Parts: sequence; structure tokens; C-alpha cells
Amino acid sequence: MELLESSYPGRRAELKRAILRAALDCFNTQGIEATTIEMIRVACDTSVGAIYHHFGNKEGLVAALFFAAMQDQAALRNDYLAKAETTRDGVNALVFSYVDWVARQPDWARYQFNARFVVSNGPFKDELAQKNKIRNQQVKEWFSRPGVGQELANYPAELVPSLIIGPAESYCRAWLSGRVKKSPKAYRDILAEAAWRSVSTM
Amino acid sequence: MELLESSYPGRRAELKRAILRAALDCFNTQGIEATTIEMIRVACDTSVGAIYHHFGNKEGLVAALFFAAMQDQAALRNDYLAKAETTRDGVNALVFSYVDWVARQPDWARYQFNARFVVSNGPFKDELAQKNKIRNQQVKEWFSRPGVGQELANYPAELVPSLIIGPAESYCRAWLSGRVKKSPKAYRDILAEAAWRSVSTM
DNA sequence: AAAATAAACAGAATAATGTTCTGTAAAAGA
DNA sequence: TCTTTTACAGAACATTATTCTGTTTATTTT
Repeated sequence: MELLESSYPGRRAELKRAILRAALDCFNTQGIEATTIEMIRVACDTSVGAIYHHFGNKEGLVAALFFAAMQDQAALRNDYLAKAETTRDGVNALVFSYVDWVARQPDWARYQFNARFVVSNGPFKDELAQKNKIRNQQVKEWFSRPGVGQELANYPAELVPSLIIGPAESYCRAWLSGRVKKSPKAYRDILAEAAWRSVSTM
Repeated sequence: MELLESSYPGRRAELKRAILRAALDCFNTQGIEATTIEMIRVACDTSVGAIYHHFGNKEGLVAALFFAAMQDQAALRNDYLAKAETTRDGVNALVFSYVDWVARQPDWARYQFNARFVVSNGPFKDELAQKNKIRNQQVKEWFSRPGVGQELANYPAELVPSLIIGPAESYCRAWLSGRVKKSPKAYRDILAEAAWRSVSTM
């Protein structure tokens, strides 16, 4: 099942998805600022009117792509968390779901890295902040549910997420930009182990 | 001493620095794509001709700012590394210099995060790759100089940098975007300790 | 089923913005 | 002092985002 089908399902949304696919491709190869609406229009063989009808403006397109990626990533994370039991399992779920998603959807991951700033400064920044808040809340709830240990309580709550996914994020970024060769999946276990060592001992 | 004085010294470069200061401010508050040349022109009270004379085009401005930040950051890192002795000192130097620089120059750090993608996809990508290569080479040489232990040799070389600065980078990013409150300096030692635990044991 | 309403497009017209170009003033060098 | 180069100003130009008007297709209502 394709990523876009989840956020924009059905036959009626076919053109919408085609526009988004074309936009993602252009944004990733040319850069967001360098891609023109005309390029996207040609790539999916439609009209500017259609594009603006569906997404309002360029910012709207950028944000729609970003939120679609975010949602897909969240779905995988929730899958992994649902199968986890212990605190250690939870940390692994966060690292593994992150790494696996990037490896599976490199184009979307690359775009997510690059577009975050644009979205967080543009007209959709409030919507982004809202979604981030919900995500953090969900993760926080998982780690405080009964049956899960309190190993993370030793560290400041605002620091823990960075300790856990910081290294994975950094390596994934390097991989997507071509600075390193091996897929992050090859280092999944080392990254999860490092995350665990960072937060489990004082 | 101001950051820009180092990259653009002297009386003759006064307007150049004024343009860069105005651009940095606009880029950070409005976003890079959303700031127009006209905004920058008004902010430093000059002409579009002057701006284009000094920086060629908007991309040139973006890149000039980015490279100035990069150089300032490198200077602090080299300071810290010069005073370090052991491998542990070296890891601390990387984490501390990173955290301290972000805390001291938050506006430049914020810009650096946001502009990296634009620069790495634009006409200055080769120059950026070149500078990155040199930086990596320098750090690598420090850790392989006589007298420094081989503790990092247990891990894949392409993974080590992410293990060391990943968490710090992640937290700094969160701080600059306002998602967390406490200055990264408050967590300097925890971040360095986590980095060390990640790479020092197998 | 027919009419009415709304949504989905197409493409020309418009407006905002990046870039160039031509000219002038200041500085540096000979 | 004269020449050459660099620095700047601002109008003209070109590109690109956005709007607007009209047409077609789908959906709902009666």
C-alpha cells in the first residue's frame, strides 16, 4: 500500500496524489525553492488551476507532503510500540521504527528533513506544533503505562528523546545526503544499543 | 569580536557585513524563501545593485552566511581540540564545542540548521562538500595522532560521528525551535557522558 | 429523471519578486 | 594627475507565484 493512499484515499483523489508525487520528486531533485509550479504542472500533466484548487499555494503543497510523511512514520512507530513490552523494548521500537522507516521511504525521509524548517516557519507552523505535541504525548504515555519500568526517570524528560533518537537521526541524515554508504539498517542494533546505554544507567 | 569580522574584516567590508546581518535576521524570522531581496535592502538601507554586486544572487547570500557560521564553529572546535589530550578529552571537545557554540550563537546556529539543505542542493554544494571533507579529515587526524588511544576503532568509522554529536545536535535543534526550555549548556555533561558511553565500550 | 448545486479542472491575466543593465561616484594604483 | 578598478544606485527586465474567469464533471435535491 502506497504512502499517499493512506492520507488521500479513493478514486476521487487520484489527481491530488499525482500532484503530490510530482511535487515530491521535483522538491527532492531540484530543491524546494528551485522548483516552480510550472515544473510540477508539467510532471503530472495538469493545470496550475488544478494545483491551486487542491492545495491553495506552494506552501500548502509543501505542508501536505510533510504531514503525509509524518503520518506514515507515526503509523510504523505505533506498530512497533504496540508489540513492545519492557522499557528496553520501547527504546528499541523508537530506534528501529525510525531507522526502518527511513530505509523504506528514503525519498520521503529526505524530504521530511529538508522541509521541516519551511513548514515550521510557514503558515502551517501551528498545525505542525500541534501534531508534534500529540506525538510526544503518545510516546510519553506509552513509557508511563503500567508494566513499563521507570528506567528513563533518571534523566530530564526533555532530554531523553534526543538521547534515544539523536544518533539514529544523525546517521540517517548522513546516509540520505550520501556522506556515508551503508544503510542505517546495517547499524540498527548498534544505534539501539547506544540509545539504551545512554538512558538506562546514571 | 564579532563573527562576521573574521570572515569579512576591515572597513571596506562594512556594507557587506551589514547586508549579511540584515539577511540573517530576515531569514531567521521570516524564513529563507519568504524573505525578499527588497526586505533585506530596506533592513540595511542600501540598493539591490549593491547586494547583487557583493553576493551575486540570493543563493550567494545564503551560502555566504552559511560558510561564515561554519568557519566560526570550526574555530571553536579547533580551540577545544587543541587543549585536549586523551580520547575522552577529544570526545568532550567535540560535544562541548558544539553545545557551547550553539548556546553562544543561537541565531547563527538556527540559521545553519535551516540553510544546510538549501546550500547542499544549490550551486555551492561542491564547495560545501569540500569544506565538510576537510573538517572530517581534521577531526580524523586528531583522533589518530600519537598519544591518543584507539578506543573508537571498535566502531564503524562512518557511524562514530553520529554516535558522538547526534544527541547534542538533536537537543540543540529542539532548543532552537523552542520545543524544550533549558539551554543545552545545562546538559553538556550528560550529553558528553552519553557520547562517551556510546563509543567507548563494545 | 431533471434541475440545482457544488466540486474539479483549464488557461489566460495579474502581481510579486528575483535578476540584469546602465550609469555614477568613490577608491586604488600608476 | 590620470587611469583603472571597485562600489554603489536605481530603473528596466524576466521569471514565477497567484488570482480570476469560464467550463466541465460530479453530486445532491426535488
